[in-house]
Amino acid sequence: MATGKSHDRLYQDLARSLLGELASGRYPVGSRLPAERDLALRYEVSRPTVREAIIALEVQGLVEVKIGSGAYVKRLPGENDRPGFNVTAFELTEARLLFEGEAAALAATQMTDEDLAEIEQLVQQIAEENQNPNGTESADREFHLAIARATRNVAVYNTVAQLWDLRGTSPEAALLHEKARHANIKPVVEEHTAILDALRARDPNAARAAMRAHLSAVLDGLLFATEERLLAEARRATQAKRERYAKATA
Amino acid sequence: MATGKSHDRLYQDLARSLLGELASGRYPVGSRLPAERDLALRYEVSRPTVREAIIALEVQGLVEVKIGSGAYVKRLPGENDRPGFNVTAFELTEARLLFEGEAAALAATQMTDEDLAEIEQLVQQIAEENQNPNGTESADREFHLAIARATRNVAVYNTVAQLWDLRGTSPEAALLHEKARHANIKPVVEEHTAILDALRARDPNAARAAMRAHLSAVLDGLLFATEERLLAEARRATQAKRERYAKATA
DNA sequence: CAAACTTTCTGGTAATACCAATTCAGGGAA
DNA sequence: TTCCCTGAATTGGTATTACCAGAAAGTTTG
Repeated sequence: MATGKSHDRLYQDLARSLLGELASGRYPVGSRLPAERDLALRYEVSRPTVREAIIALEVQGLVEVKIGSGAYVKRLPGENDRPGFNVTAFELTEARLLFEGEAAALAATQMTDEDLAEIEQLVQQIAEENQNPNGTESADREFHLAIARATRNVAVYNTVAQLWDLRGTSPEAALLHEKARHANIKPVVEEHTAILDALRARDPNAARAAMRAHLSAVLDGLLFATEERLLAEARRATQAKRERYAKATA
Repeated sequence: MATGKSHDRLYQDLARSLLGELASGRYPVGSRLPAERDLALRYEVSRPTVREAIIALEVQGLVEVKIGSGAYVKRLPGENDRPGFNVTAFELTEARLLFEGEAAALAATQMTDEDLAEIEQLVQQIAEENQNPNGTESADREFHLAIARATRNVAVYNTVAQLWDLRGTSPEAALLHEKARHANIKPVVEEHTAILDALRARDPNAARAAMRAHLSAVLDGLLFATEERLLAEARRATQAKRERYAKATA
């Protein structure tokens, strides 16, 4: 059967169909899919093809196969596949403040002298970049990534890198960052230096504080740059949120 | 062949082997993998099994299969592109410890009574899930996501969700988690309750501490489950890393 | 020499058989 | 009755074999 047409990858068609079934809610999380032999009959394909389709779902973490029992729905598709679409610049920076603060703290305890030397050089480059207003901020990016790398944790590094790159996904956000960056160039160097000093001292708490202070300043810059562009509404909300957090933490 | 041991999922072993070959640089991007029939002979498995393994790689975007021609390397498993394939379970949990600790702290200051009610219910569900060893851990997942959602920060939520789902991308990591989970079911309920209490009190520092303690226990479970599977090498390294961090932070 | 044909790989699918783990109904024991 | 155990039925795991279709290389032919 199915010898007529020349689908390449019949299993993909089946996987897509099954994906649709999952999305339709017909098979809730935890429920069991029909047996391979049944699916083969129902979809008029061979059992190897069914197995291939199920494996495709399994690799994507959608189902879990238990020997002698069946294939069970583990997670529904369409949930959190793509990270962040309408992530605002504020939320992004807030997340960075939290996460990169911890990354800096961990890095302070794990970093080698080579890591430190690299970061020192990057601070130097950042200072040079800030000299001419038209310069890029690639050194800035490398600075944050180098710290994340010094944690010796790929998951941390990937997360930091992804959050940074998300800044550019929204034109508005990118513009906002650019504007904010021009507003306060001078402090930036000192902030980076403060982070570097804390890392040099291998002091995790100081590193966390310095990184948070830095990103907090970035947040301030965003808020400042916002008042002419967006609603003061979001601005007040963000401000209130920060204060609430600060008060409860103190 | 291979009738000796009772591997569930032979294809995963093969996929892992092939992944290793890719990482070793033996097959550069653009090169062609040996024919299915050759691989079957070389690895002493049947062709269907080879096909399944290649499909697993294909779904992950590592290879591209051309009919009548062969399977070509599309991307190497190592570095950039899609976040984290070779992220180890340890690194993943370490990152979660850092990030979700902060997420819990922020959530404690921002959450509404509705958020709290939802989380309370999820803790109940987790307790029920833990009753039967075969149950899923979907309530556990929802628990962590609900806290992340309560931060009112999409970037934080996406990050937490992504880190959770990454657990399933590596068959090894998933297996390790499963094993660790069976090892210590009892403490989990108390840990979740502790987090809930801290959130109830709107105490960010307590929430952070409770979440960290929870994930620290998860890390312990992973280390425990590892000693029979992998080298004690990685285990010692992780342990040393944690101690260094703990000492410097204290 | 170039175009067309032919052989030979290579992947795509089907069909079948048997093993192993799981499930569950049924029966025997406490 | 209740509990436990056994064994058949179910289900996934692999192996084999066979044949089709697309692609590539080799050969023949104009």
